[in-house]
Amino acid sequence: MKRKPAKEYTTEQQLPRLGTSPYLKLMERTASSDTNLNSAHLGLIMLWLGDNILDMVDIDLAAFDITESKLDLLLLLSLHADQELVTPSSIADRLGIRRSSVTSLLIWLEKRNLIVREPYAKDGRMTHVRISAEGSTLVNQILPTFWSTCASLVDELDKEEQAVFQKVLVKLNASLEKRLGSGR
Amino acid sequence: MKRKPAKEYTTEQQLPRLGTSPYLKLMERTASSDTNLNSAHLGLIMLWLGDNILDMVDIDLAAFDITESKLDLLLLLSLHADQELVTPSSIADRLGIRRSSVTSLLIWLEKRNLIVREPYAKDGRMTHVRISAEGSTLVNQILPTFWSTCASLVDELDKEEQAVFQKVLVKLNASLEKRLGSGR
DNA sequence: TCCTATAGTTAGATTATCTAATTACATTGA
DNA sequence: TCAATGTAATTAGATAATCTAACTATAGGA
Repeated sequence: MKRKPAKEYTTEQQLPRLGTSPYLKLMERTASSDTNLNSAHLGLIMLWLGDNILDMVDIDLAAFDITESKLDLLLLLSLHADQELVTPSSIADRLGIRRSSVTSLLIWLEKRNLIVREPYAKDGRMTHVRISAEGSTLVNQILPTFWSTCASLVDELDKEEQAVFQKVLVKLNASLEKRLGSGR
Repeated sequence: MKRKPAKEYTTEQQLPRLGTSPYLKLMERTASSDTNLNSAHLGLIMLWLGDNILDMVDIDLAAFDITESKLDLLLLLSLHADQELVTPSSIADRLGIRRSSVTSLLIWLEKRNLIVREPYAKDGRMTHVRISAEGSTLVNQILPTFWSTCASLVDELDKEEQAVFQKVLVKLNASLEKRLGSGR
């Protein structure tokens, strides 16, 4: 009997792929009567899709040794490069995270010379944060791939589908940002 | 002068909201020439939307002291409750994570009696994992809220928009699952 | 000048991952 | 039959992204 090729990752036996339908059956059984099942189904797929998109982007960015949160912050700094004052606090506010979390990100980025922290003369408690030349260079290296990954997500939609889709997405995203109080 | 109400969270000064357009301008400047800008725009909004949806669901589940990953695993176990053998390896395979990561999740869930690990008689190396009665109860408590949150994500779309949207989402999700080699 | 608010950081925790090493059991083949 | 190899699960130890609470330094009002 021939030797099976060494399994590098996981086991032989697998769980069968169930697909979407058992989730829908479960939903029918367990949803409250005032929940619209079609909407819930749609929302569930969006949630799954969101997960998968995140994964795709993560994989892509891994090649540049950076994560989405960090790129996000670098982009934020890029787009506010003309501002006189960009503080950890205002970044935290915009990103919807705590100041201490921002500190952690900044430490990481500063260690790699991607950002610069400068004391703010007009108020000794504050620090101005800006993207460095190196940071800008890195962003410019990443972005072409990043945009192309974004585009690839919806490649297979035709023009018409894209048009409708876009309208819907913008609407949904706006309402979610409002509900969450976040947003760019 | 009247005292300002204590700021509980962050600072006074804020970064202006830039909206989408500076991102699009940046995209025009930095995208490779063979990237379709409309598609990239669409993909970018999907990425943002995905983030926001994740956040919504997380907030919702926090009330039950559980995270999406763990609910995911409990649902997986629920839907495979009839299977003779569900191992950490097969779970890892299905969730697309390492076995050791599954072990961590299982330890957490077992500590709270939400799952049970049983030695598998036919092969002493394996362990059968199943959801416990308590686990099922918890899932049944969570799901009504969960479905209603899912539904609320797309509430404001009208019937027609939902129909088109659904078609597109299913298509996109299928193709992403294929590209990632994941899927339910 | 003293009190209190604010900005930033540090300390210490949790969650979700990972890789590498370890333990125990199973299988194969000389 | 038993030694070598493979597989399943866990453990050990790391990293990333977040949190809360405590701390330091500065600012500014009464």
